[in-house]
Amino acid sequence: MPNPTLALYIDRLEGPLGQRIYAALRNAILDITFEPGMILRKGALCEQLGVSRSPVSEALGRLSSDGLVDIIPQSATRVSQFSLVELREESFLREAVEVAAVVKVAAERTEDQLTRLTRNLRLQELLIDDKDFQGFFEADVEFHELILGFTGFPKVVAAAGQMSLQLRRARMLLLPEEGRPAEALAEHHSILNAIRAKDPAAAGQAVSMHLGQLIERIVPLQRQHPGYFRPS
Amino acid sequence: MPNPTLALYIDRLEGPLGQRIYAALRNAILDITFEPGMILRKGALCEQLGVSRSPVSEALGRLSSDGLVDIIPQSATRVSQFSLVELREESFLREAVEVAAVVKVAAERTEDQLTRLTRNLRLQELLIDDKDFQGFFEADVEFHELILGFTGFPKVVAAAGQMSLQLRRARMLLLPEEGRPAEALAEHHSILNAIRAKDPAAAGQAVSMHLGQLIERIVPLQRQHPGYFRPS
DNA sequence: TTCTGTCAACTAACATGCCAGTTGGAGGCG
DNA sequence: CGCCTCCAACTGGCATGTTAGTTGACAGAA
Repeated sequence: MPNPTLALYIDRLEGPLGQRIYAALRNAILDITFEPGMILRKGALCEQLGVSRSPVSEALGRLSSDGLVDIIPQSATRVSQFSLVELREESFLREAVEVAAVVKVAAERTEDQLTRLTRNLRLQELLIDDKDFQGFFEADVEFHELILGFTGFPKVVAAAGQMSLQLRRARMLLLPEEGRPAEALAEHHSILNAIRAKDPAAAGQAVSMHLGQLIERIVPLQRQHPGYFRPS
Repeated sequence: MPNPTLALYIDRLEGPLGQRIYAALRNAILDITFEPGMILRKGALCEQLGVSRSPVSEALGRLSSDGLVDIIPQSATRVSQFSLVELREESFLREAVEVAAVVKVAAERTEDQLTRLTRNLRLQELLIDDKDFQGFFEADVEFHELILGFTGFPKVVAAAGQMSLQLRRARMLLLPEEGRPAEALAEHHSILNAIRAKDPAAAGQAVSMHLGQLIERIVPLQRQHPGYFRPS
């Protein structure tokens, strides 16, 4: 079932066609528009997008090295399935980087950084009160990205995202649980408090706790969506 | 100046042509056979390798997303230059992951893992005695990869390598300093001792110290090889 | 009914032709 | 003498034709 949205999407972007197609397919995979295990036919994609096979091949090649698609030589290419060990791996990497980041930030934080984090948390509170869970999700992501960016290493936020692509995709499957946003907010507060207190150890601990619960909530997904997971 | 070794190299590998070319170019860039800033001409590469432009384009695209080449659209593609902030960033990421790994490993280590690490360190001692610095270099890399692998997450070692490509490349420029291998060996010993003692905190500290050395030795390279660094 | 061998249709991989954007230098103008 | 303009050659991006490998279904034998 072709997705006409794709063709519109690549027209809105600019830059080389290959990169636009890469971005479009990547987004489609990450938000489960393209389901794990789904077979991607080059010819069909070209027809839907109205382009030739060259830029599509380039895009698929990059997605392959991202681990988002599996290319079976001379045969087919399909959207990669989840693997629990891989998800645990990404969780480990993500936690390693984010803990290191918050430790550094907690030690060196400026007043301005504190202000921006506080402002973000205020926003989170408002969004929860309004039950705008989509908005909360985005503010949540931004909170983490702010901390990563405050390390002074601009590419760290990109690297952290790149190393947890599967995690981000699996997160889309999580149903909004009653009370979970409030819990997350409380965890964010304890992170911010440790940063405010310039207590690196406590900040690292708080981030570790916060991230650790994500993988716990992801594990049961294997039962709910067995087709999305690699038979192992 | 074409490198005839390349053509031979890709013949020895197997798999899709694009991947072989990617691997060949990647190696050439990482060991400075292709110098930072050097312009890569697609046509010339195709002629040297005896292939068409398709697989070369694919390879260059992947190298671009690795950050090893910069593609200037419609103009040229060149081997990326070093950037000190980027190198510091990679050092930060590398340290974050490797510290997290050794903390986990120190807590959970088995006797077998201890044996393999000890054996590796013995080898390092022998190689230093024989003044085989190339061999020591490889044993050094293996020591770190062993620890990363002992996390139980097979892809962590690959991820750690992927996130510190520039660091690995810059390392090639370091001249062998008198007494540095012996220092490194001593640092490896303190890491191993902490792992043996099941002391995660000490192990993390030791790894952090050890990795901190590398970036300190890389910083002065900007003076020795100004052409290899991005003008900033 | 089940297993196996064969073959046709489909796929990704590769080669090649074409086009548009960039660049650097030559030549003219101030 | 210096600066600006313009043009030609070269580059990477895209389209398309061709090839080789895989797969799955169908037919025939056990």
